[in-house]
Amino acid sequence: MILSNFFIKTQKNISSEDISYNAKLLEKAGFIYKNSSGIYTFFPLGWIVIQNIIKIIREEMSNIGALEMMMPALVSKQIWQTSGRWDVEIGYEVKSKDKADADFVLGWTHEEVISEIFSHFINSYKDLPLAMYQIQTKFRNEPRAKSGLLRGKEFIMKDLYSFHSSEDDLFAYYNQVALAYQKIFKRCGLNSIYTLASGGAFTIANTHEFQVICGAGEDEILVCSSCGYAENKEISNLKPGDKCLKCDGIIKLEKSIEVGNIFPLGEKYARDFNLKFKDKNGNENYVIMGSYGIGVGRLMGTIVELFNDEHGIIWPKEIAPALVYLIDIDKKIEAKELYNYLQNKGISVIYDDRDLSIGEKLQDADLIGLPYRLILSPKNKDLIEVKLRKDNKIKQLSKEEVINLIVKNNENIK
RNA sequence: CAGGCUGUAGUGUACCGGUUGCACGCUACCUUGGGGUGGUAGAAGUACCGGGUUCAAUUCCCGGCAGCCUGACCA
Repeated sequence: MILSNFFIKTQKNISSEDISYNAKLLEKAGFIYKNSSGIYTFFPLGWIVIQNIIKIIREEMSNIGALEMMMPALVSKQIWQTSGRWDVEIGYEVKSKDKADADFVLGWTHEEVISEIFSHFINSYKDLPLAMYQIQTKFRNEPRAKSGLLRGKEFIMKDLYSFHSSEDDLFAYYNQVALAYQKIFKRCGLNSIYTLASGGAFTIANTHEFQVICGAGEDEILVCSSCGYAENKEISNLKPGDKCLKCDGIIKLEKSIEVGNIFPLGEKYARDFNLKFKDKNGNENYVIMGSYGIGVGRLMGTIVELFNDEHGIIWPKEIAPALVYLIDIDKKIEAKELYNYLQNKGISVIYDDRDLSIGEKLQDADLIGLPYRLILSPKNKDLIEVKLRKDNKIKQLSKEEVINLIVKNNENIK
């Protein structure tokens, strides 16, 4: 994108109140705007990041045969009463002006909705297994929204639900989802730790969380420093210094951010919504379900929380709003040509043609944090300065070398 | 939900019981061009809301609301 035709407003001074890196940096760099506590707007730059994350999620969901759909955010009272979750305090009630009582709760999860839907469409073992997901805004009355995008009252979530004819089939899929989730987080630059967690009231076994070690996190996990086996502190009998249950490693206590979780639900919602199928022998059985979530906004916040330095954000390649930040010091040099060339090669470029001093552009380039920064200078007409944001290394390269470096290294990222 | 801190131009802050100063941003013009270039001129605030104390409250007190931090909670 060409910045003079794009909306971008970086801030020079920001509130000292919110102390998390992701809140500070994303607001300063103009990716997000805080409307209220725990409620954010994504500006075009930030929305591109969200879309990049969603693209990865869609690809990996597709790889495990999950289909995308979209359910309503307004969920009727009746459906919550059926599952016994109408009174759960996490929900925001919605009532029309002409009524005294609420008719709806804003969806904070969709087990009920999807179970009701598929109770009409799943009849036979031939309809199973089935996996459907959506990417949607969820609303939760968090008593304490905090840490920027890490815990919001309104947030974008990918929620996947799967339907099976047996527990064996559920757990086979459950493990596939776990692998897909780890791929997603890896592509986002994160090392996620598959963590045993509480079963909760509605599950048939322990659940699992995907935790990313980070001091800003709210969770604590006991993790093996050798093999990576981990348990959430809430349910663990392990203590720091203990020997790992799976290998000879030593257990450590770490703060972490929960970026995803998976739940083997069993028959709970199938029973509530009379979701049954006939097996090969004509017998009726309840459908066995699983549910699987990823906090898309929280994932973005976690990436920023982990990848930053004193100058700004350092985006992983696949997530960055563009690969290249292009600055021309002397407007006489035709940077537009290089911009067009790279764009045509499928390399996304932010060309900073704003009427600002060079210093300001350099600061903004670091703040916004794209993987490559290119500078065209009148001092050195044949060479292009390339700065790698990852390690702040600077090289002087010819145009051909730049193209080699960027185009050849990033053919799979478009 | 409990405890703590905070609330002053768009943003960040300062001072003050006698109605607010600065910086950034913004507008116009000039200047400058390798790390927020320098200058000139300008616009912008009923000091969150309500009540109390006082001759006088933005300042002190109480209540609300909002924000942040800690904890509890957290499919």
